[in-house]
Amino acid sequence: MDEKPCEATILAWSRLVRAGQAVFGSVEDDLKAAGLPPLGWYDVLLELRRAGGALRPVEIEDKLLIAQHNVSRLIDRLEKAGLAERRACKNDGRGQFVAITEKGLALLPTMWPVYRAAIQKHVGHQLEGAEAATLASLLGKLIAPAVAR
Amino acid sequence: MDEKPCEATILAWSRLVRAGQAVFGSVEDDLKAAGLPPLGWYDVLLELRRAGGALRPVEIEDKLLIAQHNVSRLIDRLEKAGLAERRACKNDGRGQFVAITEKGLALLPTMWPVYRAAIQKHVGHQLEGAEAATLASLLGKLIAPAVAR
DNA sequence: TAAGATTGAGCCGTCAATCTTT
DNA sequence: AAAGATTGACGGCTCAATCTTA
Repeated sequence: MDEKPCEATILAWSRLVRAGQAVFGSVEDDLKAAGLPPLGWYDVLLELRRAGGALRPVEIEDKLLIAQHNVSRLIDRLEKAGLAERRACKNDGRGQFVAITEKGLALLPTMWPVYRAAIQKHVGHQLEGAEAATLASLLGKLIAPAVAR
Repeated sequence: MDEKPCEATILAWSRLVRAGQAVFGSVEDDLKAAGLPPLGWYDVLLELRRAGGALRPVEIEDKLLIAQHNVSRLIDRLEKAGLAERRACKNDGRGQFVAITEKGLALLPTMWPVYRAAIQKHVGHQLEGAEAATLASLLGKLIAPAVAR
């Protein structure tokens, strides 16, 4: 097991960080230009809708791999924007439920076309044929260890 | 030219963001665990050394694609840590020079072994054979448009 | 004691405004 | 007016501490 990375590994590292930040930033820019909230909001609202409308903060934490205190503040912002709201948890007095509001449900189909077009513009259009699938497969190998750990 | 991304593109997008953040975070964690400064500091100090010891802030901006005001604050931190220092620019009264200090020069060889091992651990070890080169090549296609724009 | 969640302090990046020099 | 650079205000993340309930 080598301790030192080869040239190709260093190049892959460098481009991974650069491409990740560049593409993410470009997609967020497109959302912002359309007057829409950032990706983090979309992710949470989507999980809430998928779950039937509500989740415990700790479940959001697990699904999206966000730290507890960051989930807490993200919910603050969603609540302030009227997109979600906190409700007491009957089973567990310590916990809460976060529920998506009508306004939050209405936001998702507004964001998706812009989000989708941005992904196609900044990722899809740059790759040909099976390249996207190959890229996804290789990136999957880099994500797995973090999950398994 | 499709407006909608295919499934493989969406998966590539999702994993690109996740892998980029996960790998970057893991490498930064390893540096922090060794009591070393973040990657951004290394990048600037390395460019300064490569340039023979000093650069204009605007050159750092161009080489590392960092916004002007962020370069300004990054230099503040490096200066406060005694790793770099500001000097007046003789040719252009508006500008300045940022010079790496002895302490800054000494830091680079301290960081590299840890940085290098982290890259190998979080990228190199997860890929086999020519996979790193393939990944680097595909990621290069995603970076190019941002540069060309 | 541990789990769920929040809060205050501090760091870093972004936006807009500002200052100096060209 | 434009370029190089800085600054103040603010948003979001991280650390450590805190609070409540299990």
